[in-house]
Amino acid sequence: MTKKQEVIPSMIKNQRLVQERRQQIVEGAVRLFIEKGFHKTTTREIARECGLSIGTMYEYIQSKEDVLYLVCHYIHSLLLEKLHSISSHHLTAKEMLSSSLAQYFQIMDELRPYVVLIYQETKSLPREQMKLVLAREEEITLFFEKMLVQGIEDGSFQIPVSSVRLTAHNIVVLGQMWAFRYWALRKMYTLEEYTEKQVSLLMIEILNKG
Amino acid sequence: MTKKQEVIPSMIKNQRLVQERRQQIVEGAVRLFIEKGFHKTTTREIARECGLSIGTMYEYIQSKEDVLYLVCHYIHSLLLEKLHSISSHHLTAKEMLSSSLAQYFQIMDELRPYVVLIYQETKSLPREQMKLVLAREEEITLFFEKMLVQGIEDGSFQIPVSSVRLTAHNIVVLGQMWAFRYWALRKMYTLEEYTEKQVSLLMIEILNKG
DNA sequence: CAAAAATGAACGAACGCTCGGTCAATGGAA
DNA sequence: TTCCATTGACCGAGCGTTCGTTCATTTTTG
Repeated sequence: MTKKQEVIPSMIKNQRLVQERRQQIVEGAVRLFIEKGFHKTTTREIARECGLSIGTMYEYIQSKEDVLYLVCHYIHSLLLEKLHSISSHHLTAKEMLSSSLAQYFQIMDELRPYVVLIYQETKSLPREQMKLVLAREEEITLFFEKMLVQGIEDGSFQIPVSSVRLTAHNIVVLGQMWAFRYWALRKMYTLEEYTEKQVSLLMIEILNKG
Repeated sequence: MTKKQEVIPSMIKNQRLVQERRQQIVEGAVRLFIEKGFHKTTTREIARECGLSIGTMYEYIQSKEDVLYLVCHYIHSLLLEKLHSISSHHLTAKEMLSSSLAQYFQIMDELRPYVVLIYQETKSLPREQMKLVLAREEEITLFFEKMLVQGIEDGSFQIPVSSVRLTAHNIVVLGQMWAFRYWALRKMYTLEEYTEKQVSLLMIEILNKG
């Protein structure tokens, strides 16, 4: 698993403490960012929320944007962790995929505010940190890509290889869509209805040639 | 067409002037917002960019957020205008739909930075103005919904009525995806390749039952 | 000239970040 | 054991700056 948060230097020597306090900072910050967005949250508020003084907080980061990076990293960790713990000891590749999709949609529902946050605030990161975050976003696509390739290799799926990556992107986006278009979709479907319809559409896409 | 921008009061009496100057403001602001985002753009920069003094600009708006609302409104106008001018004097409903989809994807490509801007900054609007913007976003979905319903009524499409709205959302999102995941998709496909693949997938979704 | 529009200096609040300093814990010398 | 020098985490008042916004004044218009 990726662990690039050491990119950010700290004034504090004790590494265990750095880990601990940064966790505090992230957990406080993520609440505030979800509630009022990155730019409308002040450093003082973050410090208060995570129980540190403003001075202490700055011993563990270099800038406010570092906090945003830590938050994005944290969200992707949550997401990738949940994704990789998707249970997949089913029989057929087809069953495995459709079950994975349903579980993925469930995760998107649980992490709805986090997904929206990533979508809206990644662009506020400095170039270099933004690249790191987008790279982790690609890991999600890769997860489904691998699953599709496996199904193609054992003959279960019929998608042409040239469409695998796009199909993976489609899966990822249709899941995230439940988060970032929730304001409209909630009026029409429950998560279960949404999942059922989208999964069956995706299965057609995957089984019916591409 | 919707024309709710009169929601924002102005100090200036001459309505023609209000229209004109607000157009100036929007065109300057949209450039800056795309380049550096709403929060990192200052009111002074907007005023300079659109050729007004800061004082004059404030005669035509009440707050910086008003500018964001005007910008969102402007982008949706552009978008809806282009959408409704999609040529549709084809023969079959099927041909009409696939051609419309291709033209829609083309529009998403042209307006790529605008689409991303709307996605990322709508949340910075005050509640009331946000609702107005989201309502206009739904108009886009409605456009495709109507087209689908028409195809169902004349027997060309087989989607169940309960899936029409979702399919419309899927169309809209797969188009917007070309904008907000361009950083990844550009590495794999040209617009033409992307269009061809997504349109054929959507046509399967629409013709093959749902 | 009266009314409307344009101006930009000025304002006060709030921002991100710093830095001189406190203090409990540690450990070597006496 | 006592003493004191050293360390490193913690603190928050305050710095310099910048922000969105206002309004007394000037300029333009009809």
